[in-house]
Amino acid sequence: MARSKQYNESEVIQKAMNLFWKNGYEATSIRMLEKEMGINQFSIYASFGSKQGVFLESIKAYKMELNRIRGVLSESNNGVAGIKQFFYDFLDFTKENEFHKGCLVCNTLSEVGKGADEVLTEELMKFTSEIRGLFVANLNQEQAKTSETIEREANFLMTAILGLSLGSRMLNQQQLTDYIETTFKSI
Amino acid sequence: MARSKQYNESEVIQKAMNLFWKNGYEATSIRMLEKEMGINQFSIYASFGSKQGVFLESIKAYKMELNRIRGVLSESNNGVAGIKQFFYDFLDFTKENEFHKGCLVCNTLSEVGKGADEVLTEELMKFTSEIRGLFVANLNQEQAKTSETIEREANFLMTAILGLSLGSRMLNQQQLTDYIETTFKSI
DNA sequence: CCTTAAACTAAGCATTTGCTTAGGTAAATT
DNA sequence: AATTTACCTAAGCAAATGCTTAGTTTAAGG
Repeated sequence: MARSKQYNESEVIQKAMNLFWKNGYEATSIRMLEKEMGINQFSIYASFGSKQGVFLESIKAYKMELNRIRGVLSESNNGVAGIKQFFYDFLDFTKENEFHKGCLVCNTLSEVGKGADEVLTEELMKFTSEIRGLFVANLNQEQAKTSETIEREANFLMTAILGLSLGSRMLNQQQLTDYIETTFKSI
Repeated sequence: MARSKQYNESEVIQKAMNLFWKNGYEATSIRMLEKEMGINQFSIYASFGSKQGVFLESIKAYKMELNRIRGVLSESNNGVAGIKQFFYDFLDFTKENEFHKGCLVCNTLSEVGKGADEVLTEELMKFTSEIRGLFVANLNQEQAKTSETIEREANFLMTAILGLSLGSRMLNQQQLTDYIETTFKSI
């Protein structure tokens, strides 16, 4: 009986996500989102409630995007080699014309730290443990490894991905390659 | 011929540094600095020129603080073992009553990213290459390593410290220990 | 003790922040 | 085509940001 939305919510979230990814949460203002998403503030608030609402949806969109490389890992059955491939895929995933912008989730975890909203932190931590789960699955494909070794190495790999995300934003390709190669010498 | 300062500049910078360390650069406002440093905005601007001026001095103070554990590394002559000890010292260094606040330099590198002021980025990057230099020195104490290996492992360790800093802010003690232990299995 | 110059206080500046609201507009049903 | 109901525009809100400036206080040197 009334007018319908002139925009597609998942399309505008895609654009919001890219802006958050490039600039970080705090540094991305509603005015910037307005321009990038191509819709008015009123529409943003009508659809997503708040800036944080836009961000939470952006995180969901980010996960979907990441499924591209997450899927490759979860369908692989070559143990550690599959994880190593994921590291390279991840590095490629964070690249945008020659520069890296890191992982949106890692960047946000670093930015908001401890003092963050609980809902947001929950969402971000869930993400990291999902990744950890994939590592465990692949480590289990290696016959020689005990369950203690697998737990330890999963903790190692999870932290290593954080380092790769942060490092990708400031180091050169050689340094990043050295990092991945040496990382996989140890497990 | 005139009044002298009622405050000690290095004392107030110490307090500013702690505030930046806990909250990050952007999230620390001049009003917060006023309270923590115990002096008026006027005095802050008279002494340090700008918020960034306060921050640059805070970074210098941070380096001095870090010299405590940096000195231990640079005076060690036990190669990789000394670097591993530095990782544990570093972890302890970032701890504040049970919680970790990461490395001020790593946190800032993550926060400001590419779009940062050139002077600031310069200062931060100088810091990371100094640390890398210490790693190279200790790696050179290991007879068996070629210079190519040393370069590669230095790149690895520098990125690993970034991961440790970020990880320290969100992971538990077991996870962090697993990370350090596995890191040093590979070199 | 008096002068002087710098340190200090506090009010205020323009700009930006996240968010709201009044009023005009347009699409879907009747 | 008329009506209705939600959408969209744009102006505006209070609060917070980094920084400045007029006006007062105070300690050092003559």
